[in-house]
Amino acid sequence: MNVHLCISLWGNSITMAKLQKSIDKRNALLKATINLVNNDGFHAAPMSKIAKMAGVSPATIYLYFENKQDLVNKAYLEVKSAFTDYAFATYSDEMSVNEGFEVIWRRIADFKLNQCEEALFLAQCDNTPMVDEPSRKEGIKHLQPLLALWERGKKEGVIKPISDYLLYAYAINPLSFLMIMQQRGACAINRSHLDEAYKAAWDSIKM
Amino acid sequence: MNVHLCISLWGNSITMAKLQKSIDKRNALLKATINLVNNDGFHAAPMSKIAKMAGVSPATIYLYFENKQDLVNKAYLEVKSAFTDYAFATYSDEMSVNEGFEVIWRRIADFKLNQCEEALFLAQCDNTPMVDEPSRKEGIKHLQPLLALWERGKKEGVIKPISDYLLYAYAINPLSFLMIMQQRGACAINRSHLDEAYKAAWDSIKM
DNA sequence: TATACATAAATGAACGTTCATTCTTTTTTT
DNA sequence: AAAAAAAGAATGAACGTTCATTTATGTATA
Repeated sequence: MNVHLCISLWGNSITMAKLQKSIDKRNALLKATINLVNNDGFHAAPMSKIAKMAGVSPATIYLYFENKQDLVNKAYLEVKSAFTDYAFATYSDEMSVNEGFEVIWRRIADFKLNQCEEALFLAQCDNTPMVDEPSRKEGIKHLQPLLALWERGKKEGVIKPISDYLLYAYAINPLSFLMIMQQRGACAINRSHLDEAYKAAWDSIKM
Repeated sequence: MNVHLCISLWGNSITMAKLQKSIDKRNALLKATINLVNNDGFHAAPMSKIAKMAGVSPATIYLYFENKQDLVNKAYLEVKSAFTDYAFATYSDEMSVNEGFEVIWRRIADFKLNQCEEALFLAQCDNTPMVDEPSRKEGIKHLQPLLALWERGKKEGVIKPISDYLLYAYAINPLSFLMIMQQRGACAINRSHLDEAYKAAWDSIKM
């Protein structure tokens, strides 16, 4: 339970510095979790190690999170949210479907290939029972703008009338695979690769 | 160390039944590992639970595998091998690139969508630090026939001259995503979906 | 302003539990 | 009877979590 934090801090008039310190600590914990889970896996990322990496005592974690599962769930949701915020930042409803898709696709590629840590963590969460089902469902909601764009595309006859899962599998998800390969040093994605990849993505979903 | 098993069993002339029993036990352990890791994740799949599910004592695991890491590595390699054996079973070098790709693709789809347990386990292994790097590298080798087919396709000008990673990302890997979604009950892949998916796969790699 | 009081944040040590692994004994096989 | 395989109980280490205490911060009183 860390509700008391917010309430008391805002209820009374308190210095900004103090609030910042709490946020910093919370962020340090989330960052450490992501880092350790990425390198060692959930099973080899003990609370003691997370605490040490974040520069706090193990006990302090429980001031910010209920337990380890909650810590991982929250890390997942925050990163997922940051990811989609980034993905849709330059998109607007008024764009054509074609243009909108390219804008979103390139932002996603940008995120996956540059913010490796966060993207890798998401890939792990999406492919294992690491985060619980409610959190996973919550995370999916953030993709709404993309689904809406596809809906529009289908109505306009620009995008194949196939299931959203197929569209995602062929147009977006491949980026996850490329990111993982790049992260492992198996391949390096450059500008022209990306253009090829975008063409393949669009080819596979356009009418 | 489980070398003694093989040596003594073949050195002396021993009943087939006995050998079979050992193999059965080993397989039961691998199966249990896959099942538990799929449902609970590596971190919640203790040796005691694996032993119980396989119907043996915890100590017996160590007659067949060095330790937990070895058990998981071996499970990964056996499943990966079964997967690729299945994938390439009906393929022959004499087929055209076009035909060969469809044959392989459909076998992979078949495996991923029907042998869910095994496929899901592979997806977890491929996306987490669950198996060690040597085993992962070993596992990749099994994909050789597919890479050779692509090489041929590029030479003949039938397949886009882009990196193998891009080809895999767009033509094969999407099936993993669909499998996971189907497994989670998010969507059901039917025959016509599959045909769409194949078309998208081929569209994205063909010249 | 100085002092005492109150509250919240943070800690290191300790808890009970569970884990992977080993040891000793029993069972099975030859 | 000897040897191998399997079992169950035991073990130390490591885990997530909690506890008792200290430190830092804010408030009220004089």
